[in-house]
Amino acid sequence: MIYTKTGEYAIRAILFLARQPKEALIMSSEIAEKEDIPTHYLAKILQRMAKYGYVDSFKGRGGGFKITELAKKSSILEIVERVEGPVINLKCVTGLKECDEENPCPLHEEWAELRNRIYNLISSRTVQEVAEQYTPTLQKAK
Amino acid sequence: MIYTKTGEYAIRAILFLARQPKEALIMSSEIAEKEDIPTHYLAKILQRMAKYGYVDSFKGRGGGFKITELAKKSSILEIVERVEGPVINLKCVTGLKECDEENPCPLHEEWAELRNRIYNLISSRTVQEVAEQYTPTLQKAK
DNA sequence: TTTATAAAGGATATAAATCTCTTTTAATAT
DNA sequence: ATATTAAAAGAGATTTATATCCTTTATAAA
Repeated sequence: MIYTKTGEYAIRAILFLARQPKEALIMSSEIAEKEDIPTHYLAKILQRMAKYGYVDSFKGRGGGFKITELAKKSSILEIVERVEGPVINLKCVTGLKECDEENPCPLHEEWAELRNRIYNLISSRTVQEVAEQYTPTLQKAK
Repeated sequence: MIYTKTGEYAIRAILFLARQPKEALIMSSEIAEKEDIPTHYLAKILQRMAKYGYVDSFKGRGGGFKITELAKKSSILEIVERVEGPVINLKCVTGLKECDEENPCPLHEEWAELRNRIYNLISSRTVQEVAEQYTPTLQKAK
């Protein structure tokens, strides 16, 4: 995985919520169980995502979380970066500090291309698109 | 960067040593200074790399480190994995636990391809090859 | 007014990164 | 020979960040 567990959990949770029926409220404990994420840690992540406007939270009996329109039209990259900070920095795979566009190390060009493709992969589709494309696959699985 | 600082420092140090004149002994403090790595931390990493046979160490006055033949013909990936454990795990960018070859998530195929290319990039060339190709670039820079 | 839920804030655990101090070793100067 | 010096080796203390857990409070519904 290219991001930390925090980012991974955030994405798992948001994609889970994106697959639920519209307007349904889901308890954090349910997400934790179904997606196999530590309960209390997930609660914190959801709390933060609520602040960022990616989920709406409802307290009290019958409460829970649902995904917002903002999150649906955000990319995976956007959400992960919001939750955990920059994903993959710009440094080259050799890590050489002298290495840049001016004085590229032997791996620089190809790495730059791959990095761009990774960025593109996780930023060119919305959460909703990913969730919608994935749902049929999951249904076949059962 | 796709690995931790430990792995990055290890590669920077080994590539630095690979660019030195044959048989020259370099002090860890010199590597630390030139490559901008915390002195004592680097010392530890070099210590471990000596155990793995990637560098030869010489104690006492006039001592220092030099790269071994083993390291010269190893890939960046091999050295990093030895020093810090597996690089990039197999999990998909969505992190979904249901996602696999059987039930690929929408990003699965492309991610698998990119992951393979990254592996290839850092495993198909030896440290010596990388160092040799880079030396002329660095000389032009001065 | 009881109960189920999220919010909030800490407390603890774990791991990575960094620094400190002592010991061992080898070369050099006396 | 012996003392001094310069280096790595090794043990471990500290710091920082991440991950995890726990306890209390606020809120809404029954």
